[in-house]
Amino acid sequence: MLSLDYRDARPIYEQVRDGLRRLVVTGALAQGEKLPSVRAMASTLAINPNTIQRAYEALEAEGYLYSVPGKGSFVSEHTGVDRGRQEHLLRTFDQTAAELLYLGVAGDALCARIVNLKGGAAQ
Amino acid sequence: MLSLDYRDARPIYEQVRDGLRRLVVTGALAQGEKLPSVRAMASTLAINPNTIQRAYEALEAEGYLYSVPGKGSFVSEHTGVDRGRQEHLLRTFDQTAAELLYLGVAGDALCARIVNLKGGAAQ
DNA sequence: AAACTGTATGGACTGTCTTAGTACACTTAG
DNA sequence: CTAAGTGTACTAAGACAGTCCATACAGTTT
Repeated sequence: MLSLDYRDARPIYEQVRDGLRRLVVTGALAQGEKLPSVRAMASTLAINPNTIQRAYEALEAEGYLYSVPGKGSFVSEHTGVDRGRQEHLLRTFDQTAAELLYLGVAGDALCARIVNLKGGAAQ
Repeated sequence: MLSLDYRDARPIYEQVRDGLRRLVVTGALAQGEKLPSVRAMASTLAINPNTIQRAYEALEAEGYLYSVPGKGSFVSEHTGVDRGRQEHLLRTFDQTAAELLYLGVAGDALCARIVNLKGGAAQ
């Protein structure tokens, strides 16, 4: 489900967090789907449950999942994602696009990329 | 020219690096223009010259400026920027756009943002 | 020679990451 | 009801990386 890279500069909990978020965004994890328990995923990845919980905690703060004590953790609906997350994404989008334009990448080429993403991620 | 925020989680040298890069990308710093010396900028911001040099060093690795011992640091031409930087930007662009699409932002709206950036940054 | 420039090195300090252990409250399965 | 599984909270500890500063070195300009 996920793979860790200990040579990566990013801490483990960030790799788990970003990896799970990616699975949600790409549709690999459906809305409402149950995630592995913190202990199960920790056992699979051979790390401490606290590290997994930290990743879940961060994703819950972003609104990508919700946890119910005693039941488990589940993927939220995309309407429940925190608005601050979207604003943050828009800022990085603008900055990234501005720099790419400065480097000579055509705006049309960037728009074409977005169209490709729509086609590829939609499932 | 730049302002630091000590409450920001980002380290100082990153704030300087990103701030200068932004000045270059927006055209506030013209190509070939001479930057303040590491000591001058350190004195202005009331920090250690090494911290400034670290920011300059990073920007030089990206290709946004070049330094000549004894003379100073200057803004490179945008053609000299490292290709790895552009590839990195494209990756973050795709990931950011994909997540925004998942959150319900229309692709047309993102393209419109790019057009606005082209008009605003060009000077 | 003096004053400027970028550069290199070493070290103190701080914070972060991760693990480990323990404990609690809740839900489900038997 | 009991037991197992779930999320959650807290502390302690160590290891590690990062950040920043002080200092010294090397080059260029005046």
